[in-house]
Amino acid sequence: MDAEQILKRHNLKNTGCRKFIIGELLDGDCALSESEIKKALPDLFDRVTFYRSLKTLEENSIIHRVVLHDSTVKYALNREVLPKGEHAHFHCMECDAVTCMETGALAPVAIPQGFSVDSMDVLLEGTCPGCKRQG
Amino acid sequence: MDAEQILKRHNLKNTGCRKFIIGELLDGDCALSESEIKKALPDLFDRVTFYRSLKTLEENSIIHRVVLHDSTVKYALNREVLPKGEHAHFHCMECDAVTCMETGALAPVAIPQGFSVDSMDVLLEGTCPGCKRQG
DNA sequence: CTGTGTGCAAACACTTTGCAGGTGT
DNA sequence: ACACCTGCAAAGTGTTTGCACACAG
Repeated sequence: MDAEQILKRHNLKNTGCRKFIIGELLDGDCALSESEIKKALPDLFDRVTFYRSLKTLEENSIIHRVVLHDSTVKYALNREVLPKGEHAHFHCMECDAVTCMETGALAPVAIPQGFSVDSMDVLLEGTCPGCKRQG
Repeated sequence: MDAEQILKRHNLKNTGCRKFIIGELLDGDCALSESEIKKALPDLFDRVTFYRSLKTLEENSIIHRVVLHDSTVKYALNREVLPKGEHAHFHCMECDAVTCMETGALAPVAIPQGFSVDSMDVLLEGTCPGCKRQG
């Protein structure tokens, strides 16, 4: 599945900026920030276009936002449709990479009575395998 | 335990802005944003002083940041010292209130091999008891 | 008295909005 | 051809920095 196919499947126009964003996310196979996505081609598209494209892709459930503890935002492809609350993010504090984890085994939190929970997000922080090996 | 005692215990000067922030958080018993804290007395302290005070309180582990999905930041008192990863936040989508939950029963996520996890944050979204009652 | 907290001005980063012109279908 | 995407300019919001003065200890 490449960028053009993904866009076509969602009835979105196949424009340069969108293709580029999806392409970078497909390559990187982890969540990237706006500046990380642009790193490859810093001046190809302006920031405004980027933001609007990211918004469109998010609204069409092609990507999703990941907000880290320092408030920075990264974007990741929705590889497949996951049920709500079955999705965790791992943030490596060494290399800053963010990876999506399918956590089917994620046990439910003990919710105090009276609260009804619609979604649950889990953010893990630590060291990823690559960084552990190096040091 | 009131604001002055808390500050004294951390060897911090007992200044107006700090006392005010801690006081509001003690009253509110849930996480508040900078603007929510200031709501009571909008013009008493300027924003810069607020940010610096919040930073100081955070550095001294008197409060902690909660980052929501829309990237807004709220602050909550550290009621007691909790072990890492045993702390969840509940964000009510009706009234926007954020409450801290002690979740001793929080089961560990199934972590893929090779990742070492230092901390785990859980953000729940849904409806709080108060809003559920109102319909 | 001394160090640090405060207020103001200004800078900075991130994101959104409006509009004119260009592009995909 | 038409809708919609893009680029630019500008504004809005949240946060940080520098500096002079005020205040807590």
